Amino acid sequence: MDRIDLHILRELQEDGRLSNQDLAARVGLSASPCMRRVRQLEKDGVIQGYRAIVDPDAVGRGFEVLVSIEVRRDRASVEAFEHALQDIPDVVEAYRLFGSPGCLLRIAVADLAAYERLWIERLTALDGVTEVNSQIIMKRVKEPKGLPV
Amino acid sequence: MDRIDLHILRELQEDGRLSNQDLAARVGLSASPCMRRVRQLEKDGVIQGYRAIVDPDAVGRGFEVLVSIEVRRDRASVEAFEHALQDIPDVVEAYRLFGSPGCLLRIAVADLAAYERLWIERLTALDGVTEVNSQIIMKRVKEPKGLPV
DNA sequence: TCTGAAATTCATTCCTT
DNA sequence: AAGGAATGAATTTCAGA
Repeated sequence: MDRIDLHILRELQEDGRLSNQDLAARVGLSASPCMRRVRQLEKDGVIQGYRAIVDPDAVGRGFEVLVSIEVRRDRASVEAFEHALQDIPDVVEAYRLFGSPGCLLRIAVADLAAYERLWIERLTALDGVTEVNSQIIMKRVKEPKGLPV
Repeated sequence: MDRIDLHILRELQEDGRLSNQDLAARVGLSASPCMRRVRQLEKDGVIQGYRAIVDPDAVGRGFEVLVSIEVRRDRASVEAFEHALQDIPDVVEAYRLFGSPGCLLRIAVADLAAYERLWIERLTALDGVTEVNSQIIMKRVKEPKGLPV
Protein backbone atom coordinates (compact mmCIF):
# COMPACT_ATOMS: atom_id res chain seq x y z
CA MET A 1 0.00 0.00 0.00
CA ASP A 2 1.55 3.23 -1.19
CA ARG A 3 0.56 6.88 -1.03
CA ILE A 4 -1.90 6.52 -3.89
CA ASP A 5 -3.77 3.67 -2.24
CA LEU A 6 -4.13 5.74 0.90
CA HIS A 7 -5.33 8.65 -1.19
CA ILE A 8 -7.93 6.40 -2.79
CA LEU A 9 -9.13 5.27 0.65
CA ARG A 10 -9.37 8.85 1.80
CA GLU A 11 -11.48 9.88 -1.17
CA LEU A 12 -13.78 6.87 -1.00
CA GLN A 13 -14.34 7.33 2.71
CA GLU A 14 -15.52 10.84 1.95
CA ASP A 15 -17.61 9.92 -1.06
CA GLY A 16 -18.19 6.25 -1.62
CA ARG A 17 -20.03 6.86 -4.87
CA LEU A 18 -17.29 8.75 -6.65
CA SER A 19 -17.11 7.58 -10.23
CA ASN A 20 -13.92 5.82 -11.16
CA GLN A 21 -13.05 8.66 -13.50
CA ASP A 22 -13.39 11.35 -10.86
CA LEU A 23 -11.47 9.24 -8.40
CA ALA A 24 -8.68 8.69 -10.93
CA ALA A 25 -8.44 12.42 -11.57
CA ARG A 26 -8.23 13.20 -7.85
CA VAL A 27 -5.47 10.74 -7.15
CA GLY A 28 -3.59 11.63 -10.31
CA LEU A 29 -4.04 8.42 -12.26
CA SER A 30 -5.87 7.47 -15.41
CA ALA A 31 -8.99 5.37 -15.19
CA SER A 32 -7.70 1.86 -15.69
CA PRO A 33 -4.89 1.69 -13.12
CA CYS A 34 -7.17 3.43 -10.67
CA MET A 35 -9.83 0.81 -11.10
CA ARG A 36 -7.28 -1.96 -10.75
CA ARG A 37 -6.20 -0.53 -7.42
CA VAL A 38 -9.74 -0.19 -6.13
CA ARG A 39 -10.55 -3.77 -7.10
CA GLN A 40 -7.40 -4.97 -5.38
CA LEU A 41 -8.24 -3.05 -2.20
CA GLU A 42 -11.69 -4.64 -2.24
CA LYS A 43 -10.29 -8.10 -2.85
CA ASP A 44 -7.77 -7.69 -0.03
CA GLY A 45 -10.54 -6.67 2.34
CA VAL A 46 -9.04 -3.24 2.91
CA ILE A 47 -12.29 -1.83 1.56
CA GLN A 48 -14.91 -3.93 3.33
CA GLY A 49 -17.89 -2.44 1.59
CA TYR A 50 -19.83 0.72 0.85
CA ARG A 51 -22.71 2.18 2.78
CA ALA A 52 -25.23 4.96 2.50
CA ILE A 53 -25.30 7.08 5.65
CA VAL A 54 -28.88 7.62 6.79
CA ASP A 55 -30.14 10.42 9.02
CA PRO A 56 -31.35 8.78 12.25
CA ASP A 57 -34.10 11.35 12.82
CA ALA A 58 -35.53 10.74 9.37
CA VAL A 59 -36.15 7.05 10.09
CA GLY A 60 -37.34 7.36 13.67
CA ARG A 61 -34.02 6.51 15.33
CA GLY A 62 -33.12 9.89 16.68
CA PHE A 63 -33.01 8.92 20.36
CA GLU A 64 -29.66 7.36 21.16
CA VAL A 65 -28.48 5.72 24.34
CA LEU A 66 -25.18 4.28 25.47
CA VAL A 67 -25.68 1.28 27.71
CA SER A 68 -22.98 -0.14 29.96
CA ILE A 69 -23.60 -3.76 30.79
CA GLU A 70 -21.96 -6.18 33.21
CA VAL A 71 -22.14 -9.82 32.25
CA ARG A 72 -21.14 -12.81 34.36
CA ARG A 73 -17.58 -13.59 33.34
CA ASP A 74 -17.83 -17.13 32.21
CA ARG A 75 -17.61 -18.22 28.63
CA ALA A 76 -21.15 -19.53 28.32
CA SER A 77 -22.71 -16.36 29.70
CA VAL A 78 -20.61 -14.10 27.53
CA GLU A 79 -21.29 -16.03 24.35
CA ALA A 80 -25.01 -16.33 25.02
CA PHE A 81 -25.23 -12.63 25.78
CA GLU A 82 -23.31 -11.54 22.71
CA HIS A 83 -25.35 -13.83 20.55
CA ALA A 84 -28.58 -12.42 21.93
CA LEU A 85 -27.46 -8.91 21.01
CA GLN A 86 -27.42 -9.82 17.34
CA ASP A 87 -31.18 -10.27 17.44
CA ILE A 88 -31.96 -6.83 18.83
CA PRO A 89 -31.99 -4.47 15.87
CA ASP A 90 -32.10 -1.37 18.09
CA VAL A 91 -28.59 -2.28 19.25
CA VAL A 92 -26.61 -0.73 16.43
CA GLU A 93 -23.13 -1.19 17.83
CA ALA A 94 -21.56 -3.27 20.64
CA TYR A 95 -18.10 -3.61 22.13
CA ARG A 96 -16.66 -6.11 24.58
CA LEU A 97 -14.22 -4.31 26.85
CA PHE A 98 -11.38 -5.16 29.15
CA GLY A 99 -12.21 -4.19 32.72
CA SER A 100 -15.50 -2.68 33.69
CA PRO A 101 -18.08 -2.40 32.24
CA GLY A 102 -17.67 -5.64 30.33
CA CYS A 103 -19.72 -4.40 27.43
CA LEU A 104 -20.93 -1.17 25.90
CA LEU A 105 -23.88 -0.85 23.53
CA ARG A 106 -25.06 1.98 21.40
CA ILE A 107 -28.80 1.89 20.95
CA ALA A 108 -30.93 3.90 18.53
CA VAL A 109 -34.68 4.14 19.04
CA ALA A 110 -37.47 6.61 18.31
CA ASP A 111 -37.90 8.24 21.71
CA LEU A 112 -37.74 7.75 25.46
CA ALA A 113 -40.91 5.66 25.51
CA ALA A 114 -39.46 3.26 22.95
CA TYR A 115 -36.31 2.99 25.00
CA GLU A 116 -38.25 2.30 28.17
CA ARG A 117 -40.00 -0.55 26.40
CA LEU A 118 -36.75 -1.96 25.08
CA TRP A 119 -35.13 -1.68 28.50
CA ILE A 120 -37.85 -3.44 30.43
CA GLU A 121 -38.71 -6.05 27.81
CA ARG A 122 -35.35 -7.01 26.42
CA LEU A 123 -32.32 -5.58 28.17
CA THR A 124 -33.28 -6.60 31.70
CA ALA A 125 -34.38 -9.96 30.31
CA LEU A 126 -30.93 -10.89 29.00
CA ASP A 127 -29.36 -13.91 30.68
CA GLY A 128 -26.21 -13.48 32.69
CA VAL A 129 -26.50 -9.72 32.94
CA THR A 130 -25.77 -8.40 36.41
CA GLU A 131 -25.90 -4.67 35.77
CA VAL A 132 -27.37 -2.28 33.21
CA ASN A 133 -26.54 1.39 33.14
CA SER A 134 -28.13 3.68 30.58
CA GLN A 135 -26.78 7.03 29.48
CA ILE A 136 -28.73 9.16 27.08
CA ILE A 137 -26.80 10.93 24.35
CA MET A 138 -27.31 14.68 24.43
CA LYS A 139 -25.34 15.40 21.29
CA ARG A 140 -23.05 13.80 18.75
CA VAL A 141 -19.93 15.85 19.18
CA LYS A 142 -17.95 14.15 16.44
CA GLU A 143 -19.56 12.13 13.71
CA PRO A 144 -17.88 8.95 12.63
CA LYS A 145 -16.44 9.93 9.25
CA GLY A 146 -14.20 6.93 8.72
CA LEU A 147 -10.61 6.46 9.73
CA PRO A 148 -7.82 8.97 9.27
CA VAL A 149 -5.59 7.71 6.44
CA MET B 1 -41.64 8.37 2.90
CA ASP B 2 -43.39 5.20 1.92
CA ARG B 3 -42.46 1.53 1.98
CA ILE B 4 -40.39 1.83 -1.20
CA ASP B 5 -38.25 4.65 0.18
CA LEU B 6 -37.52 2.57 3.26
CA HIS B 7 -36.65 -0.37 1.03
CA ILE B 8 -34.26 1.86 -0.91
CA LEU B 9 -32.60 2.95 2.31
CA ARG B 10 -32.24 -0.64 3.46
CA GLU B 11 -30.57 -1.69 0.23
CA LEU B 12 -28.24 1.30 0.06
CA GLN B 13 -27.17 0.85 3.66
CA GLU B 14 -26.12 -2.68 2.78
CA ASP B 15 -24.46 -1.80 -0.49
CA GLY B 16 -23.92 1.86 -1.16
CA ARG B 17 -22.57 1.20 -4.63
CA LEU B 18 -25.57 -0.69 -5.96
CA SER B 19 -26.21 0.42 -9.51
CA ASN B 20 -29.45 2.26 -10.00
CA GLN B 21 -30.70 -0.59 -12.19
CA ASP B 22 -30.07 -3.26 -9.60
CA LEU B 23 -31.59 -1.08 -6.93
CA ALA B 24 -34.66 -0.47 -9.08
CA ALA B 25 -35.09 -4.20 -9.65
CA ARG B 26 -34.83 -4.96 -5.94
CA VAL B 27 -37.41 -2.43 -4.88
CA GLY B 28 -39.73 -3.24 -7.79
CA LEU B 29 -39.42 -0.04 -9.77
CA SER B 30 -38.04 0.84 -13.16
CA ALA B 31 -34.84 2.83 -13.34
CA SER B 32 -36.03 6.39 -13.66
CA PRO B 33 -38.49 6.67 -10.77
CA CYS B 34 -35.98 4.83 -8.63
CA MET B 35 -33.33 7.39 -9.41
CA ARG B 36 -35.73 10.23 -8.72
CA ARG B 37 -36.47 8.83 -5.30
CA VAL B 38 -32.81 8.41 -4.47
CA ARG B 39 -32.07 11.99 -5.54
CA GLN B 40 -34.95 13.22 -3.44
CA LEU B 41 -33.74 11.30 -0.39
CA GLU B 42 -30.31 12.83 -0.90
CA LYS B 43 -31.72 16.31 -1.33
CA ASP B 44 -33.87 15.95 1.80
CA GLY B 45 -30.81 14.88 3.79
CA VAL B 46 -32.27 11.47 4.56
CA ILE B 47 -29.26 10.01 2.78
CA GLN B 48 -26.41 12.08 4.17
CA GLY B 49 -23.72 10.57 2.00
CA TYR B 50 -21.93 7.41 1.00
CA ARG B 51 -18.79 5.96 2.50
CA ALA B 52 -16.36 3.17 1.85
CA ILE B 53 -15.85 1.05 4.97
CA VAL B 54 -12.15 0.57 5.59
CA ASP B 55 -10.57 -2.23 7.62
CA PRO B 56 -8.96 -0.56 10.66
CA ASP B 57 -6.13 -3.12 10.85
CA ALA B 58 -5.18 -2.49 7.24
CA VAL B 59 -4.51 1.19 7.87
CA GLY B 60 -2.86 0.90 11.26
CA ARG B 61 -5.93 1.73 13.34
CA GLY B 62 -6.63 -1.68 14.82
CA PHE B 63 -6.25 -0.70 18.47
CA GLU B 64 -9.45 0.85 19.73
CA VAL B 65 -10.17 2.50 23.04
CA LEU B 66 -13.30 3.94 24.63
CA VAL B 67 -12.49 6.94 26.77
CA SER B 68 -14.85 8.37 29.38
CA ILE B 69 -14.13 11.99 30.11
CA GLU B 70 -15.41 14.40 32.73
CA VAL B 71 -15.36 18.05 31.74
CA ARG B 72 -16.07 21.03 33.97
CA ARG B 73 -19.73 21.83 33.46
CA ASP B 74 -19.65 25.37 32.29
CA ARG B 75 -20.37 26.45 28.80
CA ALA B 76 -16.91 27.77 27.98
CA SER B 77 -15.17 24.59 29.12
CA VAL B 78 -17.54 22.31 27.28
CA GLU B 79 -17.30 24.26 24.04
CA ALA B 80 -13.54 24.55 24.18
CA PHE B 81 -13.20 20.86 24.91
CA GLU B 82 -15.53 19.76 22.14
CA HIS B 83 -13.81 22.06 19.71
CA ALA B 84 -10.42 20.65 20.64
CA LEU B 85 -11.65 17.14 19.88
CA GLN B 86 -12.20 18.04 16.25
CA ASP B 87 -8.46 18.49 15.82
CA ILE B 88 -7.50 15.05 17.10
CA PRO B 89 -7.88 12.68 14.16
CA ASP B 90 -7.47 9.60 16.36
CA VAL B 91 -10.79 10.50 17.99
CA VAL B 92 -13.13 8.96 15.46
CA GLU B 93 -16.38 9.43 17.34
CA ALA B 94 -17.53 11.49 20.33
CA TYR B 95 -20.77 11.84 22.30
CA ARG B 96 -21.86 14.32 24.93
CA LEU B 97 -23.97 12.54 27.53
CA PHE B 98 -26.44 13.40 30.21
CA GLY B 99 -25.13 12.42 33.62
CA SER B 100 -21.73 10.91 34.12
CA PRO B 101 -19.36 10.63 32.32
CA GLY B 102 -20.03 13.87 30.50
CA CYS B 103 -18.42 12.62 27.33
CA LEU B 104 -17.44 9.40 25.65
CA LEU B 105 -14.85 9.09 22.89
CA ARG B 106 -13.97 6.23 20.61
CA ILE B 107 -10.34 6.35 19.64
CA ALA B 108 -8.55 4.33 16.95
CA VAL B 109 -4.76 4.10 16.93
CA ALA B 110 -2.10 1.64 15.82
CA ASP B 111 -1.21 0.01 19.13
CA LEU B 112 -0.83 0.49 22.86
CA ALA B 113 2.30 2.59 22.47
CA ALA B 114 0.51 4.97 20.15
CA TYR B 115 -2.34 5.25 22.61
CA GLU B 116 0.02 5.95 25.48
CA ARG B 117 1.51 8.78 23.48
CA LEU B 118 -1.90 10.19 22.61
CA TRP B 119 -3.04 9.92 26.23
CA ILE B 120 -0.06 11.68 27.77
CA GLU B 121 0.43 14.28 25.04
CA ARG B 122 -3.10 15.25 24.12
CA LEU B 123 -5.86 13.81 26.29
CA THR B 124 -4.40 14.83 29.64
CA ALA B 125 -3.51 18.19 28.11
CA LEU B 126 -7.11 19.12 27.30
CA ASP B 127 -8.42 22.14 29.19
CA GLY B 128 -11.27 21.72 31.63
CA VAL B 129 -10.95 17.93 31.83
CA THR B 130 -11.21 16.63 35.37
CA GLU B 131 -11.14 12.88 34.74
CA VAL B 132 -10.03 10.51 31.99
CA ASN B 133 -10.88 6.83 32.04
CA SER B 134 -9.64 4.53 29.26
CA GLN B 135 -11.15 1.19 28.38
CA ILE B 136 -9.55 -0.94 25.72
CA ILE B 137 -11.84 -2.72 23.29
CA MET B 138 -11.32 -6.48 23.31
CA LYS B 139 -13.71 -7.18 20.49
CA ARG B 140 -16.33 -5.58 18.28
CA VAL B 141 -19.37 -7.63 19.15
CA LYS B 142 -21.70 -5.93 16.72
CA GLU B 143 -20.45 -3.92 13.78
CA PRO B 144 -22.29 -0.74 12.95
CA LYS B 145 -24.17 -1.73 9.81
CA GLY B 146 -26.47 1.25 9.60
CA LEU B 147 -29.88 1.76 11.12
CA PRO B 148 -32.74 -0.72 11.03
CA VAL B 149 -35.36 0.54 8.55
C1' DT C 1 -45.79 9.08 -10.64
C1' DC C 2 -44.54 5.69 -13.60
C1' DT C 3 -42.82 3.89 -18.29
C1' DG C 4 -39.88 3.70 -22.18
C1' DA C 5 -36.67 5.52 -25.44
C1' DA C 6 -32.61 8.64 -26.54
C1' DA C 7 -28.36 10.83 -25.54
C1' DT C 8 -24.52 10.97 -22.75
C1' DT C 9 -21.28 9.33 -19.61
C1' DC C 10 -18.99 5.58 -17.34
C1' DA C 11 -16.96 0.95 -16.40
C1' DT C 12 -14.24 -2.46 -18.13
C1' DT C 13 -11.13 -5.01 -21.21
C1' DC C 14 -7.20 -5.29 -24.07
C1' DC C 15 -3.08 -3.80 -25.90
C1' DT C 16 1.01 -0.84 -25.80
C1' DT C 17 4.66 1.62 -23.31
C1' DA D 1 2.59 -0.74 -13.12
C1' DA D 2 0.58 2.97 -15.99
C1' DG D 3 -1.73 5.04 -20.24
C1' DG D 4 -5.06 5.05 -24.10
C1' DA D 5 -8.51 3.38 -27.12
C1' DA D 6 -12.64 0.49 -27.93
C1' DT D 7 -16.73 -1.82 -26.29
C1' DG D 8 -20.62 -2.61 -24.01
C1' DA D 9 -23.44 -0.91 -19.91
C1' DA D 10 -25.17 2.15 -17.10
C1' DT D 11 -26.75 6.78 -15.80
C1' DT D 12 -29.53 10.52 -16.76
C1' DT D 13 -32.95 13.36 -19.24
C1' DC D 14 -37.15 13.93 -21.50
C1' DA D 15 -41.60 12.97 -23.70
C1' DG D 16 -45.84 10.71 -23.10
C1' DA D 17 -49.34 7.86 -20.49
